[in-house]
Amino acid sequence: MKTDSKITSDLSAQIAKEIRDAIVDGRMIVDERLPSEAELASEFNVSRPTVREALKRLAAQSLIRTQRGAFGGAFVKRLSYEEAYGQHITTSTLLLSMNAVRFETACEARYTLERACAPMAAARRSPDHLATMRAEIHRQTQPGLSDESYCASDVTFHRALVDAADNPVLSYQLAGAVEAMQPLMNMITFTERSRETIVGFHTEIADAVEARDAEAADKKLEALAAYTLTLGQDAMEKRARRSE
Amino acid sequence: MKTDSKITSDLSAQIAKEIRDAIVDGRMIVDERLPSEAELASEFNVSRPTVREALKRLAAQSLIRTQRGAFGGAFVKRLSYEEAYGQHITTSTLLLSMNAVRFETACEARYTLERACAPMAAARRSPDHLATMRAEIHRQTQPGLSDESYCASDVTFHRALVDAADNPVLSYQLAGAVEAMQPLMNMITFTERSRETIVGFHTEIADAVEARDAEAADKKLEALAAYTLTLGQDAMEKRARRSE
DNA sequence: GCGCGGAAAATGTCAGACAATTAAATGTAA
DNA sequence: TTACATTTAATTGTCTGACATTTTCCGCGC
Repeated sequence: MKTDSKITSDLSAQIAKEIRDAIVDGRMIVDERLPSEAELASEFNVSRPTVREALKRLAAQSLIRTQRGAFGGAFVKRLSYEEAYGQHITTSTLLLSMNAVRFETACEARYTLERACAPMAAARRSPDHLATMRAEIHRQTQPGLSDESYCASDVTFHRALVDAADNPVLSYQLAGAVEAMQPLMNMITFTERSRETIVGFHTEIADAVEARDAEAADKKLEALAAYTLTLGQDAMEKRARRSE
Repeated sequence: MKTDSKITSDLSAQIAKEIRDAIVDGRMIVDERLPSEAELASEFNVSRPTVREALKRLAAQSLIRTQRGAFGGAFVKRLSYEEAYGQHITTSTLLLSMNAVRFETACEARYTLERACAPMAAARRSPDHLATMRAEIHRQTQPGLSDESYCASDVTFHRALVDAADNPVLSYQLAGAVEAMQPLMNMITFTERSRETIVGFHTEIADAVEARDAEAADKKLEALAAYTLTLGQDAMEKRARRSE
């Protein structure tokens, strides 16, 4: 019963770390099978439940997948863009909601990144992306659209804009920035009037992208960013006054 | 023994999901205590090991922390920037290494995002950030510096540049892009000559940031991006020819 | 050759126990 | 009364052993 390292506690975390390191720096490759739980248990000199806890940690990070039955076991998993999106978005959302990030800070980060994509989006946009953007704009003009649906449509529009840049790594990195803003956006009660204004910006952005006019797209995004900022500040002000 | 939903398998994943949802959409707040493992077990009608596996999944995502002893238990954890960085970097690195992302794609994503920060970095840089950049440049000129140390210094330099924009959300989003490139960078065998050239770019970037010259900073970053791209393409070409 | 059934291997789940840790409650002495 | 030591209870960490379930493989009978 030797204490492997200084910190005596949490064996499952230590074991998870060892395996994670092996995966991250390439000592284990995709689809390679890990030893069975029983083998790992004897290898690390712990019980099977402890090993299982470690494996569940790795599964939570999408590093492994498990398969039951003979010749089943735990396998190093190929991390897909979709799962990476999901994790990134969860983390980003929580980071913003738990750390009292100012609306201005999040807004600036989001639009700074999005504007960086605009030129590439204008250059490379496909008819598909354009169609998605137009469809979402149309949805946003529907009367009686709930605030949640409106916000979701807004996210879809901006995701399409980012995806139009045709760089999956960029899309992945920006997914967090765009989606994590949604809860903050939801705090802003969109009036009919502000929706109308925003749809106007969206239309101008789509037009610019369709015309492959990088400069105009950037300019319109900048304007939308400025408008969003004022909306958010108004909402914050009202909220502050209400809570006094 | 009711099967809560359609998918009969993996109780611990279902339980983890329920708790995670409660945290993400605010039904549980930071530092709130979860029921004890025994209580959760009877609440979900499962055994304690199963509950523990679920809690370990959440711990792996830094959603909870646990504390032993009387009045201990599992608590909703405030997600710190540092932990979020760590998770983001791990995920980004794996995403790139496991999905055969082309060097050009990753490179473009990274420098696109970094260039978006440049104007803000130039406007807001503190003496601290500038000092870090200069120090890393100096380190990079040391003869006999190992490739690993050189790459690490490169990352530190670029992180300082991003941090100089003084927007923690932006820094968080870009951490993944910058750090995830390191393994790809390591694939490029830096010659003395290319190091020299890159240090030249770094110096010009630092100069521009010091002079608060946003345009120059962007231009120099663009040049560095182009140079990195050619280096990478050369390396890829050699690698391809060698494996024929 | 083909289907069928059992054996084997592995994960999923459970029950019960004990160890370790920690904060609160309690008791004790100055 | 106050300060300090001790007990106690609650809770997580870990282990053992067992059984259920799922899946593949292999051999058997036809």
